[in-house]
Amino acid sequence: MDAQPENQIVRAVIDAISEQRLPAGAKLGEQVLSDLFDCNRANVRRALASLAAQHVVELRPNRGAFVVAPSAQEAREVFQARRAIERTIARQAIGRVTDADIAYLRANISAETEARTLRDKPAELRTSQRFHMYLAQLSGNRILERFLAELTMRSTLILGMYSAEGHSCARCDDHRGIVDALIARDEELLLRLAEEHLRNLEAELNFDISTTSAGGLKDQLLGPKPSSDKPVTRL
Amino acid sequence: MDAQPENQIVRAVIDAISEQRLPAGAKLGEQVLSDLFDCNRANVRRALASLAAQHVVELRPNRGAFVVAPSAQEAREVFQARRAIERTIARQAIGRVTDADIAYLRANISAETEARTLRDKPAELRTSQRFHMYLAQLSGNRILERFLAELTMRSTLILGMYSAEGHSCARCDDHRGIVDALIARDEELLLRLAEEHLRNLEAELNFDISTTSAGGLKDQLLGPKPSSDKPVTRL
DNA sequence: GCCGCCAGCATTGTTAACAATAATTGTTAA
DNA sequence: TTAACAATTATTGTTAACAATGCTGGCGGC
Repeated sequence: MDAQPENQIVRAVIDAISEQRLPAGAKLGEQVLSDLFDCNRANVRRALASLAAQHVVELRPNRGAFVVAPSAQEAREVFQARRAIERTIARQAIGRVTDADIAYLRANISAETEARTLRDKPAELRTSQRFHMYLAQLSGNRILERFLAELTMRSTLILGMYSAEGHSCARCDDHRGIVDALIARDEELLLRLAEEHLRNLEAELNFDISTTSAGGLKDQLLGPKPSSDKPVTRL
Repeated sequence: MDAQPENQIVRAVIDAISEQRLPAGAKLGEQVLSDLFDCNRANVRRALASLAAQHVVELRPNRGAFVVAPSAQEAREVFQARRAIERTIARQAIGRVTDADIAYLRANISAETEARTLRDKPAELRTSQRFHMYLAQLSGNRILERFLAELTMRSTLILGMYSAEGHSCARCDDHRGIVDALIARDEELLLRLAEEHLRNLEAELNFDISTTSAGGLKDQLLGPKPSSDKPVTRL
C-alpha cells in the first residue's frame, strides 16, 4: 500500500474525524504530528496542505491547522450534496449489486445494530459510514465515491456538533429498507428511501447547540489504546 | 484577496488547464514554478500537494508532478458525476434566479458564440465553463459549486484529450434552451435539457485518439504573452 | 550498427538551522 | 482585584545545504 508518511497522516486524521475522536475546531500542531508519526515537519506540512485542499482542516496563517467547524448553512449544503450524489450512486448500484454484496450489506447492518445496542459509538459510526461507502464502491464511480467520502466525513463532524442524542446514522431500519429495495430492483422505491434516509438524518440536527470539545490529540488520532507511554500532550 | 504564493500557483495551474494551455501529462517542475512565481520551493510543494489532493496533478515519487491524464473510464465517471450534481444545481437555480442573472447568462452566451465564431478557443472554453459555474453559484450550495469546479476543469482536460473537432462545451444552443427553461421555471424541461446537454458533450468524445502535446510551461501557465524574456524551459 | 553499461547532470526528497509571529505567563500599577 | 504591559515561550514560516534518485549522453562490447 501507500506507506508515505504524509498519506498516513491524512488517513489517520480522516479516520479520527470519522469516529469522532477528533472534534471540530481541534488544533493539529506540526510538532505533535511529526512526533506521533515520527517524520519530519515537511511531511506534516504536505499532509496538512492536502487536508486543507479537501476542506478537512483550515489553515490559519501563523496559527496552525484546525479541524473545520461546519456552520448550519454548510450542514444543509452537505446533506443536499449527499442527496444529489447518493441518488446517482443508488441508481447505479441497482444494476451492479450481486448476492455477495447483499450478504455483506446485511452483515454490516447487523454489526451496526449491535454496535448501537452496545453503545459503541465509534463502531456505530464506522459501520454506518461503511454502509454508504460500500454502495458508493458498488456504483463503480470513483469520483462520486471520493466526493461521498468527504461528505460522510463532514456529516460525522456535523453530527458531533449539532446532534443532541447521538443517533449518528443510526436509523438501521432505513438501511434495511434500502437493501430490500436494492434486491427488489425497485428503482423508484430505492430512490425515495435513500432520499428520505438523508432527510431523516438532517432533521435530527439541532443547530442551537454546538459542542467543540477537546481532548488528548494522541488518543484521538490513534484510538484509545489501553497503555500509553507518554503523558498526553495538550491539545 | 488571498495572495499566498501557494494559492496563486494553484489557481494559475487550474486556470491554465481550464483554458487548455496546460495539456494532460504536462510536467510541473518545482524549480520552474518557484522561478515563475518567485517563491521558495516549500511553497511550490505545498501547492502541488493541494493540487494532488484534488486529483489535478499526480505526484510520482522522485519524478515530480504531472497533470493527470483521465482515462476513458474516468471520463465517463466525470460526466456521470456532472449529471448528478448539475441536476441538483439546476433545480436550486429555479428558485433563486433573478432577472439580473438571466441578463448575465444571456450576455455570457453571446460572448461564447462570438468566441466560437472567432475561433478563440480559450475564450470559448472560459465562457462555456463560466455558464455552468454561474449556475452553480446561483444554486447557493458552495460544496456542489466546488465539486463542479473540479469536474468542469477535468472535462476540459478530457475534451482536450479525446475531442477531435474542438466543440468544447460549444453547444450554445443547449445553453440558450437551458436559460429559457430557467425563465419559464419549467423544472421538468430544465432537468431534461441539462441532462441532454451533458450527454451531448459526452457523445462527442472519441476515445481512439489521445493527444498529449507539450510546450513551454511559462506560456502555458501565464498565458501567451507576446514578448518573453527567457527561452522557454523544456517541458 | 545496435544494445547495454557507466559516469555526469538535473531534479526531487530530507534535514536542520534561523527568523517571524502569536500565545502565554508574570509583573506592575491603578 | 483587575487591567494593561512586558518578557518569555512555543509554534509556524523561510531558507539553505545536503542526500538520494532518476534521467541523459557517451563509451565500449557484441
